[in-house]
Amino acid sequence: MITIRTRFAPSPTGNLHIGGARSALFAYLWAKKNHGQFILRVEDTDRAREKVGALENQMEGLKWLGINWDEGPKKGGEYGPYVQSERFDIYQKYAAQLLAEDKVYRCFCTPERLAQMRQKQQENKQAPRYDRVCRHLSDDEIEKKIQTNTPYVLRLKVPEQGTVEVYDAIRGAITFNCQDIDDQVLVKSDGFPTYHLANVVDDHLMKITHVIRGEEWLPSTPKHVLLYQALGFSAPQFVHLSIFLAKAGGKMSKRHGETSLLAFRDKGYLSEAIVNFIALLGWNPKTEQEYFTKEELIEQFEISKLNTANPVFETEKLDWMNQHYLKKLSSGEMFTKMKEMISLNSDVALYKLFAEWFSGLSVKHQESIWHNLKERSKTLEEVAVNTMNYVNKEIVYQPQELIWKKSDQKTTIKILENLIEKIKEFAKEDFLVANLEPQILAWIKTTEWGNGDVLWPMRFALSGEKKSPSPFELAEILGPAETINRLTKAKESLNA
RNA sequence: GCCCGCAUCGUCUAAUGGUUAGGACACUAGGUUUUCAUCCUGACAAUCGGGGUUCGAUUCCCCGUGCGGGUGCCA
Repeated sequence: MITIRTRFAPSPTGNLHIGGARSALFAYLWAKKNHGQFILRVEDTDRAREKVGALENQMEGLKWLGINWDEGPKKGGEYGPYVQSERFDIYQKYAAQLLAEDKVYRCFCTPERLAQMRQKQQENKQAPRYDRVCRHLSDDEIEKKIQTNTPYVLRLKVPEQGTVEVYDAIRGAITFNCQDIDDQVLVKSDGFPTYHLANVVDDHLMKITHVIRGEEWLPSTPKHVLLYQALGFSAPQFVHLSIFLAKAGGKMSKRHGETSLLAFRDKGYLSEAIVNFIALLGWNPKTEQEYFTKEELIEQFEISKLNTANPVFETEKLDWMNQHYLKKLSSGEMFTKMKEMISLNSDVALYKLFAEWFSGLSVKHQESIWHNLKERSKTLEEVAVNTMNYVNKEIVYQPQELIWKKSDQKTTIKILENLIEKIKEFAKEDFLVANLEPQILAWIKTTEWGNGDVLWPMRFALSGEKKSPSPFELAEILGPAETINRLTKAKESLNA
């Protein structure tokens, strides 16, 4: 039995994209389901586009999601190195072999000539394609150019006739006409391999059984198939995944919302929610189950259940799912995540504020506040906002707004006076929703007023808002001193 | 332009050659409530168009349309 091996092969040109994360996840799930290996390989064959920190960002993103690789850069493995720029001698060897076997040819055309050629082709409404002039150079001409040190690239000799069949595991057989396939550049003039060469050589050498990648690679797969044949390698299984679309149309991009995986973390999404959500975008186990742990995904994942249509990436359902996972956190776990945010996030001010405030509370208070807070927060960011907004609020009272619709000014003043006295009866350690709510409600029953008469002004005095959390939750968040302070200020604004 | 892929509620998705085309999110109505949120109950909402094949097609085939991708000495 052969071991299933899959890989994720990012190029370090930017941050890990949420769509890339999903490709990695599916490759990982398939490997783990089959007790195989998942490999991380860095495709850094384009020096010009390389960005500092990109690889670190990609690895950090994968780790955050729990997509752990069995072999890869730094970690190593039997088939290393796992960074393509460290494997140039390998590609050179195969390039030399292809040249010796007459499966590739030297092309001396300058980038300028190629650009002109393409422009002309487009003007004539032809498909832009290399015109193969160098494919028909005589040995003498080639020798002469080499002697004069004319730079050249190596191009694959694509058959002039016939077809190439690509077999995709979810789409079936796809036939391409050789006449539509360009003589692909395999080695650049500076000696660097292109993606196509490096990718095929590495997938073979690293014994990759399933190439799971985005649909954008489908059009270049026939070139890869031809290359596998030219090199005498057997091709792996190809699985071309759907790609995320933006609501506004087109591929997801920064223009239409967030695309960087870690930006979702910084906004306060939990990795469990992200994994669950993206797994269900383009894959479905054909049941009505909505929540999946990583282990359940590994167990249930099937390539055959992958969808081919491109899903639109929208965050509404992600928000709902994130709240689900947020609710499962204990207050201690939530606080730990918050503190992690400070060390990880570039925009720490809010999280810092929250952490400082939260750490000053008793465990009893922390637990009670969290118990209520998670009902109204979809992300960790909202958790912080939903508390800090009230804690640090300077309220200017508008007397009219303090009075409930069914009440009046005089009554409200009296109510606030009595309420302040009632509140003063609570000890600081008892200032919890579980005590405040039943006792204040019971007290209201002993008075001539209704719930609305008392609770509306109380809530407004504490929040300064017509729509806010319950007065008991606010009191608990603010603590006795500030609660009494705000109630007093509110009362005074009515007296004035 | 050329090549390739794809097409079920607004979104993510089930299902079937014969079903009241199912679920989730969102939206919406009602209940609970001092407001918001939560929670409970209900409603709304889809097979892209045209031809075939068939007793019957949303499902299979063809064409069109739309959307997406590719068309680089990028990956």
